Amino acid sequence: VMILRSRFLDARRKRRNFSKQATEILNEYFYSHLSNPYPSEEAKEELAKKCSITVSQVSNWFGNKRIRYKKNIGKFQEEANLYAAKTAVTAAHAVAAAVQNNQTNSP
Amino acid sequence: QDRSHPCLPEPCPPTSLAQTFDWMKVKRNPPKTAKGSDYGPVGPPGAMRTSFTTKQLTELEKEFHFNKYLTRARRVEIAATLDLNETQVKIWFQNRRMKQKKREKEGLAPAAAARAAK
DNA sequence: TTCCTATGATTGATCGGCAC
DNA sequence: TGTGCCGATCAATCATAGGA
Repeated sequence: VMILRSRFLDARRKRRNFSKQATEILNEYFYSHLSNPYPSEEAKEELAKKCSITVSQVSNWFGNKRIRYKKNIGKFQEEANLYAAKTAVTAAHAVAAAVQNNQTNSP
Repeated sequence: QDRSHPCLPEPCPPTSLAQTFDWMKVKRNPPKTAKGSDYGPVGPPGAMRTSFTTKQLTELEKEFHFNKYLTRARRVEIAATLDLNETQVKIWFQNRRMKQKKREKEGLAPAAAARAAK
């Protein structure tokens, strides 16, 4: 009925989806911090810079992601495993690099 | 307090590597928006998110433009005039102030970002 | 074009912490 | 001990983007 409110005042809602790379970065952070996906203000600023979006948009993304994830965990299972594997590989490379570095610079 | 059903299966997909952390279990209490007087038709339990009318929002915005903060007296007056709870009016102003702050912040960042990008 | 799902933004209200 | 505010978040909803 009178729910026609926003029809008028919200002409600004012209949204654009984030770039695929930005979403990639956000998802990597989300799934690598799945035990506590609440980035600090500093982390949000860093993510915003990397994704070329605003801090508010980062906050919106995490807010939506958390709610939608817990609303239907099963639906995100595939995505979760995908990123879990990805970060695992990244971590492995990091370890390998660290070992390499340690062997090279061991006094 | 009927949100936690005693017999919820809550099955976890077999091949699931992801655990269920505490943040995923967070549930907030439903809004207790019981109007000053009462209602007969429907709306027995707690209540739901109030949908302010255009008129109410217009008046609230008008008042906000005049005063960012409300005195107890003014709050009572506005609540009565717009047929809202004092709490709803209080919360509306609180949210409105946060919104304003956010806009001021976002309104300056772009300029700095554009400058930094060059 | 039509229909349905994915997704970014908005917002009334809650939560924890702080000040008075 | 009680009340208002802040900052962050929740949760429901809006409106559009994207795909079949």
